[in-house]
Amino acid sequence: MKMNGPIKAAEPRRLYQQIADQIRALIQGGHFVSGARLPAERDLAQQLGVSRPSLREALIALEIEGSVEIRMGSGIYITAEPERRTWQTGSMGESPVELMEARAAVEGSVALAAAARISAEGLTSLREALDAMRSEIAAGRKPLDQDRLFHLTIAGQSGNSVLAHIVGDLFDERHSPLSAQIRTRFETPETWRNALREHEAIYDALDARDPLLAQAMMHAHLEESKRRWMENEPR
Amino acid sequence: MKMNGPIKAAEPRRLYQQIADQIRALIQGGHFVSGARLPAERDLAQQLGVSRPSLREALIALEIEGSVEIRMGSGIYITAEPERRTWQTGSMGESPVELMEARAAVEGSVALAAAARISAEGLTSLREALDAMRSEIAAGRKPLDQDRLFHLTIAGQSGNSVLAHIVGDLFDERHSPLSAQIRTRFETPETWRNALREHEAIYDALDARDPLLAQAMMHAHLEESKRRWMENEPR
DNA sequence: ACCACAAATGTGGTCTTACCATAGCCGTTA
DNA sequence: TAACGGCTATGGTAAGACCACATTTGTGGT
Repeated sequence: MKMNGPIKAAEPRRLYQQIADQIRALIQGGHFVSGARLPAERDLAQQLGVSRPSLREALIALEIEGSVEIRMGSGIYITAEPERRTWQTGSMGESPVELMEARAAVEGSVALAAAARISAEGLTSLREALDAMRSEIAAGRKPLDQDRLFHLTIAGQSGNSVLAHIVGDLFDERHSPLSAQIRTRFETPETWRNALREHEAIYDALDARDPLLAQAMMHAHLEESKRRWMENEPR
Repeated sequence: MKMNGPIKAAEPRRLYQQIADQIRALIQGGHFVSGARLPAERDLAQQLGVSRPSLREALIALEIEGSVEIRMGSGIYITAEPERRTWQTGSMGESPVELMEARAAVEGSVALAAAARISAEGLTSLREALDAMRSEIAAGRKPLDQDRLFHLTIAGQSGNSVLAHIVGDLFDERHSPLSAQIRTRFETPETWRNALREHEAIYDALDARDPLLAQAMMHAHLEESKRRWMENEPR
């Protein structure tokens, strides 16, 4: 295995950072697969043309970020798989059906948690979102923002910001190609009126602070959304 | 300025981690105020009773987490915002407790779905992950990859790739500072053995194709993980 | 007295060398 | 075949040296 030459000392970056960058590039370039063992420190330092303490400093950084695991007496092992960002690329290749089923699962849990702890302000905000949604429908417009606000408000009331972020991610522009398709399917005033009714049912369950009912209503709403989408899906 | 005595070498943690912990404690204890300059490396190493290279490794860690800024020829300075280093995770800068509660909610749903449709190959893969995890524990190693494989295999069996991606994201390196901290807490063989037992219970429920039991077991596992983490959290 | 420049000193950065602790491999023996 | 022990390889830590950069101090000129 032939390594690149010595690291240039003329660059302003700390040497350990440069070494870590180089090792990262080797990992991501497929030079080491997950679970593989790197050469011994002495060998790797020589191959990279640096001293062993400098290499060790770089390995500290890589260990902290989780790319490698260092085992005394054994060696340095690659722990990370490079590609975990497919989530963001919209290249999930999944169908809207899967997205909506995922939303049903996640937002069901969110509604359950929210019903147990929703504040008066939360209920007020939901009420307002519902009223605004009704106005938009009556005016012949698509209440996209109000729909979003309704769902994200519930997520915000779950008491778990990780879940709230997930709901937001599932809903928002990051999945634009997919969510755009979904939104296109809700073109008729009737489907929007149905969705509004389902929102009302969710609101009532939250108002009643009934977690299981809220979960069921949210789940039903998203399952209905899925069904509406499938009925409108072209062949 | 009188420092504590030498770092005990008998503890299993890496020396750099111990030194970093000690310096962190000094910072958090108000020994150094924001913007203050630490003693020179040579002096600080002597005061802490360690070698300078070991101290430098610790300073790398502290620099990466943002606690200190190292200026060549000048010194090491406490950064202006001490509380940046707590649980900064970028888009999900929430506490580990929230992350684990979110995982309980999501992975509970995932286990429920997986139990209804898991294939023979899926069960075989889970069996293998469990066996590999047991081997790692018996060998005194941290079965990080096997733990991950177990969870992601279940997610893959849910029949919903959106959910699978969510689980992967919640687990993986994108949340590296957070998940690295969480992983650090699972250092003892006993906690790993407990986790393995909980995995077995999940596997049994999946094998029995009992969705509600699988959900409950997964939920319990992640709640236990949370509890273990909270018990290990430093004060 | 003030300013500019040079020298001295202090600091972190990197390297070399040495020794210690742990892990793994291989050969031998029961 | 399995267990044990010895040897080798590996990472962990330390000491010392030298280099590059930054800061402080001293000196000379105006």
